[in-house]
Amino acid sequence: MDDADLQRFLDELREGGGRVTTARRAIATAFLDAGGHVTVDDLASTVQAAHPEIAVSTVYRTMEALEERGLVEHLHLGHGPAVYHRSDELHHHLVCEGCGRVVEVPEETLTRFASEIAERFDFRIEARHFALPGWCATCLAAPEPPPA
Amino acid sequence: MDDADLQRFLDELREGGGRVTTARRAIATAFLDAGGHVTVDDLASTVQAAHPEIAVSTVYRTMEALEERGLVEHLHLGHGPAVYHRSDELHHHLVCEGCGRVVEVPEETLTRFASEIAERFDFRIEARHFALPGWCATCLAAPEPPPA
DNA sequence: TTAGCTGCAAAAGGTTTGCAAATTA
DNA sequence: TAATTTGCAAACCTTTTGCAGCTAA
Repeated sequence: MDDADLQRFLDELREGGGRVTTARRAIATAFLDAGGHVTVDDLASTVQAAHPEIAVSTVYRTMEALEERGLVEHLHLGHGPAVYHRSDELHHHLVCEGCGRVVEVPEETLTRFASEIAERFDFRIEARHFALPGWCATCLAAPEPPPA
Repeated sequence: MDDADLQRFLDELREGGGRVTTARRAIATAFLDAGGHVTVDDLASTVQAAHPEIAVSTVYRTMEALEERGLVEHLHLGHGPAVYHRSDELHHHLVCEGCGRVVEVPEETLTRFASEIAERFDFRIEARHFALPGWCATCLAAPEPPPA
C-alpha cells in the first residue's frame, strides 16, 4: 500500500472538519490494502482481526465519509452487497451473471453509446454506479448457458 | 386487459405440471391489468383488496413460477424492490437517479454497443436484468444536478 | 470544551424459507 | 390419492438509525 494514499485519505477527512480516529485509520488502511472491489463486510473482517471492537456500522459510516469527500465510490455489481473502490479509477464494470466475474472496461468504451442515448433520449447515462450485467465467454460456453 | 393473455398464463402454468389456484389467477390478473413495471408489493396490495388472505410470499412464488415459464421477467431499476414486466416486451430501461423516472429504449439501441463489448472483451452484455442508471434532462437542469 | 465519532442494539426493507394444512389435478 | 400450493411466521441479508458514552481537535 502507498503510505501517501493513506495520508491523503486522512488529511481530506480532517480538512472537512472530520476526525481521524483509530477506527478510521484502520478502515482506510484495510481499504487501500485490499485494492478494489471490497464490501463493507470484507473491510470489517479485516479490521476486526486487529480491532475486534470496531463495529460494522462504523465501517459503513467511515466509507460514507470517504465517499462524501470524493475519495471512494461504491457500486452495485448485481445482487448482494455494494463494493467500494477508489474514485480515481474511472472504469465501468461488466459482471458475469453466471460466475460473478468482474471485467473492468475503460470509461471511453461507453462514450459513443452514451452520446447516442443522450441524443435520442435526452438522458445522460452514468453507468458507473451499477455494473453492466451479462455473460462471460466461459459461462457462455459452459454446460448451463444463459437463458434466451 | 386481454383475456387471452390471462388464459395463456394459466395454461402455461398447467402445462409444466403447475396448478392454477385462486391466488395465481388473482395475481396473474392483477399483473396483466397493471401493465408493466409492478413490484411484488404493488401486486400484493391489488390482490389483497379482494383476497386479504393472499400472502406476499405467495406473490413472490407465483411470479417466480411465471418467470420460470418465460412469461414474465423481473428487473432491478436501482435500489428498492425489483419490478416485473411481461417478457415479450424486449426493451431496456434507463432510470434517472434523480427522480426515478424510467425511460424505455428499444432493444436494438444497444446492438452496436453490445457487439463492440463482445468483440473487445469477449463478454455478452445482457442489460435487461438491470436498468441503466443516469440522469434525465429535467434533473440535469434542476437546482441540484448530479455529481461530477 | 465540544462537535464529531463509536459501539451496541434495534429496526428497516426486500426477499426467502420451513412447515403443517389446504387444494388441485 | 398424491403432488403442489398456500398462509403464516420466522429467518435472512444488507444497510440504516438512535442514543449514551467517548475522544480528537
